[in-house]
Amino acid sequence: MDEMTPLPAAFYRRPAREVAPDLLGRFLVRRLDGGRAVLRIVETEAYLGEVDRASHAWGGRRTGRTAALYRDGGRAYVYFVYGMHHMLNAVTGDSSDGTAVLIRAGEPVEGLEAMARRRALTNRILAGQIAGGPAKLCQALAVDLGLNGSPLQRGPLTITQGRPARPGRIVTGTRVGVAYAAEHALWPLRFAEEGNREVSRPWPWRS
DNA sequence: CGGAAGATCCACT
DNA sequence: GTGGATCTTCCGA
Repeated sequence: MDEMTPLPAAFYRRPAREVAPDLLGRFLVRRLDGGRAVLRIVETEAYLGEVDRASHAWGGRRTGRTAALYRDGGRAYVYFVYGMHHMLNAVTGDSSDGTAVLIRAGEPVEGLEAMARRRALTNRILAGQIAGGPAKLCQALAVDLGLNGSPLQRGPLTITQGRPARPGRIVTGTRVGVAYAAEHALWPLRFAEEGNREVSRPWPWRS
């Protein structure tokens, strides 16, 4: 059971609010063009399905976009926003839940040069520039809609055991960019490794 | 069928 | 701190 062993499907078949902190420290492994790029996950957010106004599954919506979200846990849910950005989630629970965990940030472990190239970084690389945000992370790993619905236990995008964050070093806060969700925006569903420089915004956060 | 908004990022003031 | 980029998706009429 080493760092590069994929997490089993059972890992994801739990409530999103349990899976989200448990994903901190895991490795996101992207195989592409015969190479490998690896990020250690340092920030996540849980989306709780039909009861969660911030979720794409709010109110039980089932649309073309959310098809992958309504599958059994352990697959990627990738979507496109703002006309230019992709977001990567791990689907959780079972196919009736519509729950997922957004992967918001990661720290480079392997394949830095290729990730920097995909991010169009030419100068000195500063903290957070490779994958300090959900859209940056997708760009660094070349994640797009072609990976929507793909299983995370095998294939070109996997999540492995990695080096889990110590539970005592996990901080909690409110989710980013979901003000439209009114009181649900206040739910403490954002998780990060305390003090990690790659996290997408500084804290203290509200919680 | 049209309009509005978006789980963001970057450049600029 | 503010606004523009850019286009898919969704909802209401």
